Amino acid sequence: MSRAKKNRAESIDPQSIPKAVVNRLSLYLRELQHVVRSGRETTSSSRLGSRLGFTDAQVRKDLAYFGQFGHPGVGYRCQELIEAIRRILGTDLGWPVALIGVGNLGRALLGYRGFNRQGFRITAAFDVEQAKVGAQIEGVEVYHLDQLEQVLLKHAIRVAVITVPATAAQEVADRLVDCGIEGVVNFAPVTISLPDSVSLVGVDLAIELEQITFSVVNRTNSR
Amino acid sequence: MSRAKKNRAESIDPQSIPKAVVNRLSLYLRELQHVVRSGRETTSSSRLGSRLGFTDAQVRKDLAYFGQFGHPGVGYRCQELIEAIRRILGTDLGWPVALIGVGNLGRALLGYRGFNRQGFRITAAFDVEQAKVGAQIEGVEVYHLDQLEQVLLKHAIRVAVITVPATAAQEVADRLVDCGIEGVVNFAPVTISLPDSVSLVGVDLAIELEQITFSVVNRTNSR
DNA sequence: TGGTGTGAATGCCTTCACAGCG
DNA sequence: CGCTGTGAAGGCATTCACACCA
Repeated sequence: MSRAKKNRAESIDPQSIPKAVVNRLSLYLRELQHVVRSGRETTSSSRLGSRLGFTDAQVRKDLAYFGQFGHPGVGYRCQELIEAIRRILGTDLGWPVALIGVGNLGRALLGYRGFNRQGFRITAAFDVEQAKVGAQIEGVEVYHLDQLEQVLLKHAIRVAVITVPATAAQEVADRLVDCGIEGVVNFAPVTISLPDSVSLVGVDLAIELEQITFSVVNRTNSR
Repeated sequence: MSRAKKNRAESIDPQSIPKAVVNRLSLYLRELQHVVRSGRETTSSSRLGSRLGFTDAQVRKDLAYFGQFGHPGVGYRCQELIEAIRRILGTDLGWPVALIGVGNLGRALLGYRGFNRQGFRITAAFDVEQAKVGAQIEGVEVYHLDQLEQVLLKHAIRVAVITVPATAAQEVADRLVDCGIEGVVNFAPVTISLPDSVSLVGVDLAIELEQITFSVVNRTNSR
């Protein structure tokens, strides 16, 4: 099926893989796609690393968690490694995604091209405002939140993106869990708690800016 | 000036503080604000920690990098700690922010309330499309990218948010650096390189989803 | 020569455990 | 008694260094 080199060992316990490694895997994938677009067919751990700010050893160690993908003396064949990483991340499967909360940010995500490119497709949107229900935005139907369970089942949706106001986020999350959701990306600026059988990633736009101001303020103005 | 307890030591080298600690600091801040809104005046390291998924020791250690904020037998007084963290992050200063790229995502961020609440204000937006230049969106003036230097200087803007397409991101970043920018949050799905005198945080919406699918696919369906 | 994969060493972050204080 | 601040211990992730391969 695939021409991966020695695939004998899918045997490592996936639970034991550091979160940071998985994050870097996504960065490798993005960078590999960039390399392909720029016309190169192979790259190396040191090239990849220096582009992303990691050591070459780090890159090799990360990939070694999942198998043997490199070719000594050559490096990594981009297309081959891209396919491998997409299989590892699961994005080769194509994921229908639900979006809850059709406000400014929700609408922006509905129009975001990057999702499709990486194997995601927002398949249904939800809101509680009747004025929005029934509309099509960027080709995606907007349902009332009460239709959540029905629509998730119909489209076999397993992951959701939350873009509702902070005050509503926990309640929405609970309803998603009741409907059997398996993973959530939360853009509401509040901590939500879920059973740990459900995967959760939080993105807070203000927090990203805070990380910047901290390092700007605390930069030693040498150099 | 402030009633922080023993503030003798701002003496720790800020460079030596782990990135992860600063990240959690932002989470503590957000949670403390939540606690205040819910009517409580104090909280404790264990309460904070369990809400956010950290141990109590972790919370205390993190805060100890920056000083002594707690009250034995009582815990942390929310308002006091909020102010301390905002000073540490620098967000007590109020930051004018530039936004480059008035597309879907850019527009959404222009309307995002959360920034103001945390001490940021998008003060100027930029684009290269003449149709957008001159408009006011959410009360923010849209300038042509060629006016970048002039406007940044005028408003004393030191940090910027990039929401342009991936193909334009590096060039925009370079221009920002030329104008003396000190920090950048990059929402374009591509790695950009900057002199390391400039702080950089990247946010890739598709990558967040990839983290979710990985853990969903690799969940051991026990429990 | 140019590059991978990987045990061993290093270093950093987290957790433990407890003294000390209100 | 409750809870903080912190040295010491522990564990985990990164880096080093080298055998091996094309």
